[in-house]
Amino acid sequence: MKRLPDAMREKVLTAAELFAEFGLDATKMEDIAARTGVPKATLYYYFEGKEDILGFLFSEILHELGDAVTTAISGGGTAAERLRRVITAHVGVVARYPAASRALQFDLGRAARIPHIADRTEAAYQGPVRDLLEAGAEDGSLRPVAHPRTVATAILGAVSTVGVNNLTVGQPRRVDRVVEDLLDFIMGGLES
Amino acid sequence: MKRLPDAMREKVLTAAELFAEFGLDATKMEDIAARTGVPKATLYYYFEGKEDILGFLFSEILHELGDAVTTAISGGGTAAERLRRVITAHVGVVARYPAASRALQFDLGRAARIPHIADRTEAAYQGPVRDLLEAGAEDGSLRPVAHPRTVATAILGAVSTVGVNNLTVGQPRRVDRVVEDLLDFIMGGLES
Amino acid sequence: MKRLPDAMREKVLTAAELFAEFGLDATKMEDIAARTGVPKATLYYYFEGKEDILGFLFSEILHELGDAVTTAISGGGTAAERLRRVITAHVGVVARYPAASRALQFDLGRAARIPHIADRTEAAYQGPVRDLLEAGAEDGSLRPVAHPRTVATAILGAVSTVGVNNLTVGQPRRVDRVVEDLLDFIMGGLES
Amino acid sequence: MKRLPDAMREKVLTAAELFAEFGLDATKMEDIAARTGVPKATLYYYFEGKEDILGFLFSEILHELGDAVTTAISGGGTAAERLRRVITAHVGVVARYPAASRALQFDLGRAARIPHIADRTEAAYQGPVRDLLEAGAEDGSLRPVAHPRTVATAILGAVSTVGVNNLTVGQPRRVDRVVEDLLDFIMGGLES
DNA sequence: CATGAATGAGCTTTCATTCAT
DNA sequence: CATGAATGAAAGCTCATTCAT
Repeated sequence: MKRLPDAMREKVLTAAELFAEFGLDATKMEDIAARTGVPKATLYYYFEGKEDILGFLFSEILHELGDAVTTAISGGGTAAERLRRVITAHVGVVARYPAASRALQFDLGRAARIPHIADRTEAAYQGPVRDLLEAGAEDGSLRPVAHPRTVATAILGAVSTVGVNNLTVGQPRRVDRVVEDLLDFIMGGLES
Repeated sequence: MKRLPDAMREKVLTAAELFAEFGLDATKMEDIAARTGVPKATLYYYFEGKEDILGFLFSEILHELGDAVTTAISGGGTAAERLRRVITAHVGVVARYPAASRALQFDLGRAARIPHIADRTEAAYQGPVRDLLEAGAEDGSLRPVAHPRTVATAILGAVSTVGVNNLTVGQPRRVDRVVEDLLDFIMGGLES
Repeated sequence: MKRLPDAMREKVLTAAELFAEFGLDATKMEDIAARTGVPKATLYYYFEGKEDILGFLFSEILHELGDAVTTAISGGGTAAERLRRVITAHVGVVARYPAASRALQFDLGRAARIPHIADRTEAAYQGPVRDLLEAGAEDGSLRPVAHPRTVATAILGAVSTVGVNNLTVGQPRRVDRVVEDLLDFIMGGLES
Repeated sequence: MKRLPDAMREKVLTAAELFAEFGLDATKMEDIAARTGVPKATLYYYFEGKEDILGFLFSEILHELGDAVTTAISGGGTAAERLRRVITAHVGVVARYPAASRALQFDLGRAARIPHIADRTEAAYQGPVRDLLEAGAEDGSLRPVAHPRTVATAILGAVSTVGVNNLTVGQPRRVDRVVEDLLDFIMGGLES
């Protein structure tokens, strides 16, 4: 893949809506060309093919997520405070990149099969959250959990699902309300 | 779709592994015929096409889930107790139908677009859970939440994601352990 | 490749003219479909692709050649007499299958690269002729040659080139005249 | 075609191996650029396209052949002696330009369709040989043949086929041995 | 009822070629 | 002069789907 000129990058990002609405397979190269305004052959000049374009999109959003998570964690405070910021940041990324987020959710299975993407999810999200859970057990700000990895997965599932369903489809809800609901649920649990 | 002979039903269920591994689009009718041992033309005799077969599979698993949820709820006890049973039952369904569950997760976007399937998810899962959350607020067994619908979505996301990741890929963990982790997280929350 | 119905076989044979005139690469599947009256997709149902169709054509003509050579050799007489009959038979095949012969000559390089075809040429022609040269040295009807393999190649080259150039392009000459010229040249040599 | 700088000429000659191995169509401009080290666009600056490059190669080798034939003929001696020298020279050209010779054989059909090339073959080889056959009949050094044109074609076919098969593929044989075999066959014939 | 045979309709991908710099 | 970047124009091939038997 040739180095992507900035103008091209912007245009291609535009394809996220297509993938979000139709999924990879139902999105034809023809459509991508039409939507982005980049001729089919030119897309092939810069990308290996459709899946490579989708991979690029996923890559971009995971990069954003990774940055947001890193920033959220590196700020000070207890593990609990940092976890709250991570969740808030995650929801923020979904809100800022609704199309790409929805595309990721749509082709979840595919995403998991692009090794490059699977690794990046782990590195950008699951790993840091798991570490945070362990840190919280130590600093006493979070209840210790039996399997931090599983709980990290649960958090990812809850936040992604809620984020995509509340912010990217139908009439989107206010981001702060969604964050509030999620923090309340995740931090406080349901039992009275 | 013609009334499906039992032998045929069993054979077709077998295709779940294909969908779980490759997704709908990458699974060719040819492959389904080869895997199930049912000739392509015969599949068309019983189903409308590929998507109809996938729909049948989703339908089956959602039927199971619906039954399990109904049973879990209709037994007595507080809303909290019933919610615990629902979550347990949900994980149980994933464990009993790993391939179909993974297929559902793989083609999440597609599933959401088959109206029939979306409705059934709502009826079989989201609706009942939301009701349970409200019942719990009333009987005092659960903390009241601002948006029961959102929280129901969060629960669905957490349980599905954890279920599929812990029970259907790689070396599966013990079901009871996974249930324990999820109940602890969902009911107790993370904050100490 | 499915077993080819006779009707299909006849139709496909028709494509030889296309290959003879344009060569493999300049002959589009579209053209073959148009010429033979067999839909593109049906051609793909029976053949692997263009090259497979060309291979089938080559295969057919080499089969003919093999039969003709075998018949020519198995009749009685001295090695010299049999060699004359082989050459006559070879020219006869070119005359009876002008298009396929020309196609073979056109895509000589390609033919040599289809292992299946290269083997068959050796078995059907070069081998038998080489044997004949050796037999002739023994029965005294032919002059002994230093390298029968090389001479067999020379004969193949001379007969094919003359055959194709005199019988399949422009105004074809009479077959018996061409045979006469070739026999005179090959058997008698040029030196006075 | 612009006047070709010498450096460029040398580099482009290098492409013969590509054509010899894959043929014109399977050889991409990209490959030629990679092999020769000349950027694609620069090739287009000097040549009309792929076929023009192949034509240049054929042209070069036919030029060599023409020179060799002319030299062989213009030396003194009987027609038979001169014919021997022509054949020897022809084999020599194949030995000196194995890649180009093989490329010519590979794309024989194509070569015949480039008028420029067909004409040159006639002028450089077939014509002179035909003349030689007639001269031999007159000076008594060669047996008179019914159709000198056909015999000239037979000689061309025999020498080219043997040359390419014995000198450019697999383990090449010694040139003098190949020449010897060919002269023995062509001049002496096979009949004892 | 079941199914082997046949095909219409596209879509991805490739490449030769152009042209602004 | 030389060339990196960009693209128009095909074409091979695949597959879901149909239907006669």
